[in-house]
Amino acid sequence: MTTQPSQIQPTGIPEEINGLRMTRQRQEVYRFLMGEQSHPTANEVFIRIKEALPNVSLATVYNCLEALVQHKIVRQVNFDREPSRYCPNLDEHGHFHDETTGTIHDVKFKPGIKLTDLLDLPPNTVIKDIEITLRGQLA
Amino acid sequence: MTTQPSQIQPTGIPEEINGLRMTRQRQEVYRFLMGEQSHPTANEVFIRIKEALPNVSLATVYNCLEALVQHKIVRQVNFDREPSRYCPNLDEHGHFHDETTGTIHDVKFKPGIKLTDLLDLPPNTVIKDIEITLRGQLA
DNA sequence: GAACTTAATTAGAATAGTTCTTGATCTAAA
DNA sequence: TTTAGATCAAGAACTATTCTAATTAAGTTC
Ligand SMILES: [Mn+2]
Ligand SMILES: [Mn+2]
Ligand SMILES: [Zn+2]
Ligand SMILES: [Zn+2]
Repeated sequence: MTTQPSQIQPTGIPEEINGLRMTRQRQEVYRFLMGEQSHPTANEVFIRIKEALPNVSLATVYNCLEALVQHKIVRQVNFDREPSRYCPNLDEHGHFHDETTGTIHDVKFKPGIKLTDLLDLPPNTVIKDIEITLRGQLA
Repeated sequence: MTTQPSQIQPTGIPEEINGLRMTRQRQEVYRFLMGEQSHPTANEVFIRIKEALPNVSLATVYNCLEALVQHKIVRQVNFDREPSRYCPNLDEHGHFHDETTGTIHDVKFKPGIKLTDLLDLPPNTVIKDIEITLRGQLA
């Protein structure tokens, strides 16, 4: 009895997610993001996955991140004009930027809250995406 | 009987707002923004106030906008990685980005809504600023 | 008001995150 | 195995913004 070819790669990530073929570079980017709550930048991803893929380029990291974002595998998060950050949390959530430490924290909504119900939107508005960003201090 | 020196400038803007001396350049930037709902970019402000101040520089427009924002006279609004936009509406409000037309619209909250009450924030969190951005279509 | 001091403006160079270009390499299909 | 398309790597290019240095304007002191 022979074993079937596995769908799981050396990184522990399947061959394909949401219709996106998971190349080795995409696997490494995704695997790193999945283990991070810190919302790393492209450059931070680059530095980190070079450990596993010494020849990877920053352009490829950007390409991978763009592909992952477009296929809704991770999310891109922007704070003002700072470098984009990337978030593995696909649940609806906001982002709290702690000014004291510079850290970013996910913020859940209280149960049963529908953001759009609280907004004075014109009728027939189709909302495809909501983004909530908070700035402050964790006293 | 002689008239007293007026505190109002040729632009109709006072000499000082929120502790910021309103130079001619700042006046023109501010006056233009006050008459706009479109959330213009720095470059759009630049193009427009050149009509009144042909020698104004883009660097000055950026300087003016930064000063106005820091003194809470106007607000800076960012959408993803697009150029910053500027908003004269100081009331608490969000921004709806209509994907079809590319236009931006202010969105009020329904009366009596406190955003922070709806979020699952850790205790002792001091929120200094909230930003809400919506993307979608005006069907 | 002249001399002095500080703030603001200008033009252009510099910066930095991101995107683009091009040629090489990999993958999947035929 | 050939072919076609996708992906990758390296570096150039792009662009919104910031910085630098010189000039001008405004406010202050005599
Ligand atoms: Mn980071
Ligand atoms: Mn605009
Ligand atoms: Zn997040
Ligand atoms: Zn607004």
